[in-house]
Amino acid sequence: MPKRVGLRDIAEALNVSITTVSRALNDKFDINPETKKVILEKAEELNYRPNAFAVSLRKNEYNTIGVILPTIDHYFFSTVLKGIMNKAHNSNYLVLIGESGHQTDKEQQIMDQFINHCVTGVIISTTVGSEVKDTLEPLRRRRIPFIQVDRPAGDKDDPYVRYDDEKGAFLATEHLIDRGFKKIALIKGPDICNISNARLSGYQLAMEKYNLPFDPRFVKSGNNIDFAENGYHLARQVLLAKNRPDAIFTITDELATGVYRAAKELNLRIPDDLGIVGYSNSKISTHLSPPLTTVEQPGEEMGEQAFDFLQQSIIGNASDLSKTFDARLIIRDSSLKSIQILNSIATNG
Amino acid sequence: MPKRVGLRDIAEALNVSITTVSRALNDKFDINPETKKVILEKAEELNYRPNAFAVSLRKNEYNTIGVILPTIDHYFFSTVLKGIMNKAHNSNYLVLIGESGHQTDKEQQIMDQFINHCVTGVIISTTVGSEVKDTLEPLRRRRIPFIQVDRPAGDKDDPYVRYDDEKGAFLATEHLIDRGFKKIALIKGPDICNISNARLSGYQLAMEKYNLPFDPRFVKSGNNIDFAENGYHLARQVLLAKNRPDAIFTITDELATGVYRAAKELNLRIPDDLGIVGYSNSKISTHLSPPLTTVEQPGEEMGEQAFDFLQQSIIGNASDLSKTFDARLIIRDSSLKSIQILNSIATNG
DNA sequence: TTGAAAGCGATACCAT
DNA sequence: ATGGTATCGCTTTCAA
Repeated sequence: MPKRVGLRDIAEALNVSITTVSRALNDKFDINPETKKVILEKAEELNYRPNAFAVSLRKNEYNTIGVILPTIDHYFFSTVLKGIMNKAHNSNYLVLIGESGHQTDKEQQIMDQFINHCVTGVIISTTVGSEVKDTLEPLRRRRIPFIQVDRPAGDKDDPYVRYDDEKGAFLATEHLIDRGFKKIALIKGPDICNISNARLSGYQLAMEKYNLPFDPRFVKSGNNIDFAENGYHLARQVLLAKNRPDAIFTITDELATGVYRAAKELNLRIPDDLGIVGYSNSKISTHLSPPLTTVEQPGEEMGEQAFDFLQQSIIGNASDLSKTFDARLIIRDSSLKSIQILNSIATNG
Repeated sequence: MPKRVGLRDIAEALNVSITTVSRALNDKFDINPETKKVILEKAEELNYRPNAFAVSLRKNEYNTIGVILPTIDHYFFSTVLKGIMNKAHNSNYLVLIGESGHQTDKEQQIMDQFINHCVTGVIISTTVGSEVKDTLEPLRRRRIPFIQVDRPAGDKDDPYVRYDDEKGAFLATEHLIDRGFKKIALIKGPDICNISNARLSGYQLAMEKYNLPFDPRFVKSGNNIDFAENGYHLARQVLLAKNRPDAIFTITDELATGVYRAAKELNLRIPDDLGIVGYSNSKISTHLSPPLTTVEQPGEEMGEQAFDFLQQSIIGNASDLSKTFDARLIIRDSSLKSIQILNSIATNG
């Protein structure tokens, strides 16, 4: 491996001091334009690049941020990362990325590495059920700014960027009710999952508001909310029971995908026999047949916002650095019972 | 911002030398177990973390790799990144990530930053039509190891990890022919796209092998191969023409998705009226109705392999560090014309 | 078993 | 306008 070209190499080649070279390259004022020109040329010729490690060490400025996500091959999260990078690169920050794989110990291990690497700040979407205290504590102790994304799990006043999950679920459920569905089932995740619970809560609120009974048998919980397979099995459970629902709201588009399969097998037409609403507006949702009504999750925007907040926090702005993105429903055909049916319901019921 | 705890802080607190502290923390042999114990306790108490910048600078060991991808919110690439991270973290490398957004200048700018940050190696999927020479040249000049992923565009002997695109397309086309389709159209990308061309080539090879005529009117090119919209329009073009194809092979699953929509609009049943095969085995492919036959692209494996090669290259192993993953077709319903129809073809034709 | 001092590659202060 | 020197936090000889 050839040694990296350093300031000294340039200095020796031109018989000037290292200091002078540094001055030239850093555009200082107290340098002879002539000397400067020669130095710049030499630097170019030798293809000099400043060693960022040395610079950072000396200036005590480590312009790197760390990003920790539960999983990266997931549309929403990759989208968040994209948003973060958009902004970070513009502000001349480098981005270190780590994947916790939903494991708390790995999350903490990555955090350790990031801290060793003197990250200026961290953006993290904590793992479900993680001992957040242990994960975030090292950051707090060192006053390293951090922003949580999507799964605020720390103290109430830790900054976060999230989405109004509850409202999204409320809108989804309300929409189904609005379109004439009355027996609405919910397919959700495990009870320890914040997000799942928030969406459950939104569902309940809507049911209450419109005086529809909350039937626990209509609420099914799966372990992994990212597997269509789970949605399929849970949908079968609820659809094969005596009193079957006329609509299903799933807390992810993946789960909804499984519901489509179950519906098809059971010869239920969507949306006439079974209305479906998903959550996330992932790419799949547009491609299902019929297209899936779903709740929008603006990952890229959230990532950008997270970085903006982080930067605020870095420069010491202590104002409120949390934001909850408003919910928005994207209505497609999976929930639009045809007019005829709606009318017949109206006249008969 | 509170100052970071350093070796000196520990040394001063215990009245020992910095050297001794360093020895204790680095598990050296020449240290009194007693002293060591006390030092470790103190380090723990003060929550000491080594400054990786100082360590790296001193040891001239910068265990960081850089990854540059055209776009991150794309299932295949996020999957590649996942594979890279799996391996990298196990080997105690940090991963810097950059997104070129298909822009050559941005690609080069990220590369510059990575070089400044003394990355030990780079894994890059170059941008379509990028001036690869300019992008990779700075790496070459500094003998920084790199591995190209998916779009080998440099010199013939630059290491890469790719997929046998041509064979994948060949298998896809052959499969369609095998299932009784005869007039097979191709929906591809722009002519400057290597990947698109490789797939075109595989398509042509299969057509030739089975003595089917190559009809240029059956080959449609779109600008963006990641938009279903494009697939939709191109499919309409080819399906509304006088002599319409009985099958369409698209070089991405996204394009295929658009074909589904067009087929539905034109009341063509899949696969009986129109066979479809996609490419990538993205999540969408399982969820389409009927499920899409597609060519597998093992992103995660490729990412892992890329990292392994990079590490080989880093430790100076000069053996062949390129690999082409073999093609594998995943057969689903979109290409399986029903037996009855096949038989009628057999008896009549 | 411990400590003093040099040095990694850069910057910044103080001289000249 | 230029150069010498200390320094960032750590590792690594070399002496003691």
